[in-house]
Amino acid sequence: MFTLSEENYLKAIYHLELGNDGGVSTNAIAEKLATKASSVTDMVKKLSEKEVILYKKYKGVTLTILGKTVAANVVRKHRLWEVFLVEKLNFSWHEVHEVAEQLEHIKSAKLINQLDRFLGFPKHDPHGDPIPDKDGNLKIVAKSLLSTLSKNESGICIGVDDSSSEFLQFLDKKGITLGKKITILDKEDFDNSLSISIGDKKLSISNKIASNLYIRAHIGQ
Amino acid sequence: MFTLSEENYLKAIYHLELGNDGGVSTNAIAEKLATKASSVTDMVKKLSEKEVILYKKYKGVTLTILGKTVAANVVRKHRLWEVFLVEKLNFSWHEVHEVAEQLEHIKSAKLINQLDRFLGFPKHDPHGDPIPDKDGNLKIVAKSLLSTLSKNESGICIGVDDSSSEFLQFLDKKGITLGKKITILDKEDFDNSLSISIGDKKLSISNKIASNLYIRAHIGQ
DNA sequence: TATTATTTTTAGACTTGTCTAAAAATTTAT
DNA sequence: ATAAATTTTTAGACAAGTCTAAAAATAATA
Repeated sequence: MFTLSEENYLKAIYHLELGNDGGVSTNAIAEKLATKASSVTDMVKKLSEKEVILYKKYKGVTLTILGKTVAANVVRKHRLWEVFLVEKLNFSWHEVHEVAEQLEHIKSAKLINQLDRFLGFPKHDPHGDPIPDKDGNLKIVAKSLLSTLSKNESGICIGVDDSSSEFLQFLDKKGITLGKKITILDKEDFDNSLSISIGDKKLSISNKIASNLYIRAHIGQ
Repeated sequence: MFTLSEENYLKAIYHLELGNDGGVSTNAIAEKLATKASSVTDMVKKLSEKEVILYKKYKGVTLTILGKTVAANVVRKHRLWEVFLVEKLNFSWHEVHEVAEQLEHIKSAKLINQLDRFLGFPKHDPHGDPIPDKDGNLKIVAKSLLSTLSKNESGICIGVDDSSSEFLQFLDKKGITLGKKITILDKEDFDNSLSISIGDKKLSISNKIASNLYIRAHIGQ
């Protein structure tokens, strides 16, 4: 069994590993968890003894199969709870993270299996991120940043890169939500801002926004 | 804000105060929390400084208004989560306690308010215990132990005294659930066992069982 | 009331997870 | 390749919460 703190370390390493391939550095973990490098070194030794990570002094860490499973399970719980909060308790997608950070540590296999069933076995959380299955596998969907599409291309909005509360509230205000079809009407060479159509509306959005929205390619009109 | 451990102490004191009126002893708290008296003394000092309990050395403790509110809120969360587990996730009433012990410490006012609404503002948990309102008040319903009823009296089963997993599973097996009408058909002087009718069934139950079932008096047939 | 038994508190120690400050290793740059 | 900068680790300390063993206070009993 793992403590709350251990679970948070495993989750952090899990997310960092998905970004960089190769080992995860002490400093990267420290930054992600808003703690000090020395604390990370301490914890990393414990996790290494528990055989959930591989650790060589000064060489960074990688998750073992076991570690990956444990971490994916925490992520699974986090994302299922997020779905619950949005779908059943009327939370907005920018409000769920903090609460899910707590709920993800509740220990009960039955709880999470029944919650999964209750929610209709969702495949994605409210931000479009995939929910790992019971074995920790997750289906990676091919996705592109909106900013990489060309004029007249279109796709379905399937997720966000930056999921900060501010960005999500901005999207709410503009009416940009998951599942909506977006078409690039025009692209401004000067600042890479975009004219897009979403639903029956037309919007102008900056490159910064477009670089934080994931799109699943959409063939045909 | 209170730590998980502080919340557990407050909850224990709250429950003990409802039983005995007057101060709660160090040993009683220690037994309830399966810890040592010396640990209780330490914690009781902290809680006293935080002004949630009144404490005089060797004289036991009582909750302040603030302490009572905090404790009642933990109980409120515990019982709402129990309702959720039984009503929405198909838990049996004997499976909920352990999970609710964890869920009761999740911190989010919105979460618990929305959960309350989602569940239809329930007034009782699956064991028949009342759910405190937002201000920590709880409605005490007049209730009697089944064992105190006389022949031909009847009432509605509204709760259990002993809520151990074994007892609850026993009740499940016998078909005794909350809300059912129970009538005393006969009372055996020798061992105080009872013949009862519940639903369309007739059962014989021991005095020990009857002393753990709460009944709301029921006038008329 | 004096003595025994029980309850409660104190004193000191341990674990977990964290920190600061300094030392060691590694990487980068000249 | 040597010096400088950065990263990582070690050493020692601290807070929270717990424990054991012993001392102090209270309660029970003869």
